[in-house]
Amino acid sequence: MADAGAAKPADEGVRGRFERIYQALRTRICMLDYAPGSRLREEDLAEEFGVSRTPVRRVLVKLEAEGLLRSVHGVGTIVTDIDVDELAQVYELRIELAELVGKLSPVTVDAALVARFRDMRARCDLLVKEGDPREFSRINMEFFHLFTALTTNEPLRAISERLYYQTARIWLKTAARLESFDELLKNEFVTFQREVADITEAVEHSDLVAAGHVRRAHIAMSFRRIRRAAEASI
Amino acid sequence: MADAGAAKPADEGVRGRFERIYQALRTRICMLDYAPGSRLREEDLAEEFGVSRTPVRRVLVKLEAEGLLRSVHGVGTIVTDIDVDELAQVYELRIELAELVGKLSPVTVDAALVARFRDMRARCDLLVKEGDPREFSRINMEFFHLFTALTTNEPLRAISERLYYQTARIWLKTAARLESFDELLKNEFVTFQREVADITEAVEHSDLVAAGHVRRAHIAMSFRRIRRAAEASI
DNA sequence: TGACATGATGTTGTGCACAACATAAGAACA
DNA sequence: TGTTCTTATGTTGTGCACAACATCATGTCA
Repeated sequence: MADAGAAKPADEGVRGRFERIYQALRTRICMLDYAPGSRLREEDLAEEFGVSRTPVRRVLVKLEAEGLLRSVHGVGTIVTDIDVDELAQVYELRIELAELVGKLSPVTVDAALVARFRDMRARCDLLVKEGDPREFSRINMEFFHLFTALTTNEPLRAISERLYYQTARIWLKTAARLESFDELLKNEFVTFQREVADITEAVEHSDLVAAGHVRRAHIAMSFRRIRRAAEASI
Repeated sequence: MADAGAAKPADEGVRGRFERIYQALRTRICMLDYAPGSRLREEDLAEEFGVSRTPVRRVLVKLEAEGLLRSVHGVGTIVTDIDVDELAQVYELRIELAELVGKLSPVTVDAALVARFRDMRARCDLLVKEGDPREFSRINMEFFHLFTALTTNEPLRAISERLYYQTARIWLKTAARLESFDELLKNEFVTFQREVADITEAVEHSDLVAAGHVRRAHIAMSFRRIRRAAEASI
């Protein structure tokens, strides 16, 4: 799932190919493999994924609609830059939607789901001991998907996903500027660890409303920390 | 704005052309000019709008992403059918978002905004006296845009708009099956009139939270009526 | 008569060549 | 030397021809 490469299974439908290219590019943008402001050449991407420009453009159009790219005629396809202030509204909304995940059409918790959360918690513990920012982003992304699985409301999940990927880059970008502050990073990891632990416990008790509240609080706190860090580095 | 035709201004940017075709098709779908299940031919659309298939396809891709169309290789581009049960989750979410419109980044109410709401209320009064379902849908759509203008949270507005257009057709479709029930239609008009009046009053008092609550309640009630009407016609 | 294979027809998906456009470098001129 | 026009280069947007695919009609055989 985390494969951002261009591995090309011999048989895949038109739909499958689209998803493969789309997710690969989205991951690269959100992991800052493509730096904000950098230019993407359609032809390069077409060559890499073994197709022509046409299907690549479909993917780029979608990524542009989601605010991750910006195509300008005669110039190029530019990775959008991200700004803490512009993302304030997105965070504001994400905070509210997190709470809704626990309220609207919650899933019935079964043993398998609990197991997935416990596994995630274990990986967080490992992350605190020895983890880098990139690994953190990857796990954070995975945990997001796990959390949204708590609701069966498909539109809510789709929208939450879209908003998440709009904000996913900002943490990594902020962290990159503070890379020397090891203590600060450790603090981020521990905070995330606590979030995962709390939500796991809530899921164990089938209290999805509580899970939503915890998530809500942590998104809000995370944004405050990012905003403070951004201000401090100026 | 309500022009669903293919009027072609001599000068318009690439962006402008895209928006023109997109809004035209979206309006036609939501006004049931294109019946659910009917097939659209890319070449016909291309000819009508005076372009080739390529830019038309961009529009179709977006409409497909929003759930209004479904392109199937070798078959055609089909207008999605709508089902009350499938839309339950969308309504569930719309109800919550309506309340958020009054809470997140509310605009500062000025005289011009109040005037727009009063004008809308006047048109609703007219609608009750002599209006058909189609006219109702059009005004309802316009009022939606006016309501979402109460927040400056752009992501919230974009998402609300998307969800609105996913559900916009269901009222007209339900009404079409009950067209003989004039009294029922009148009731729908009067209910909507009351909603617009209440929200207008709330805006006059700059109480956007209240406006959100009224809107929330009316969306919920509207869905209940639609669901009941759908069940009754079986 | 029924079932199945086979071809005809129509549609969306793809690849490619070219147009439209923006940018930067360089030349011509004051 | 500074400025402005021109040109060269590179990119995305468009149009068109063809491939891939699904469906329906037709014919063939048991």
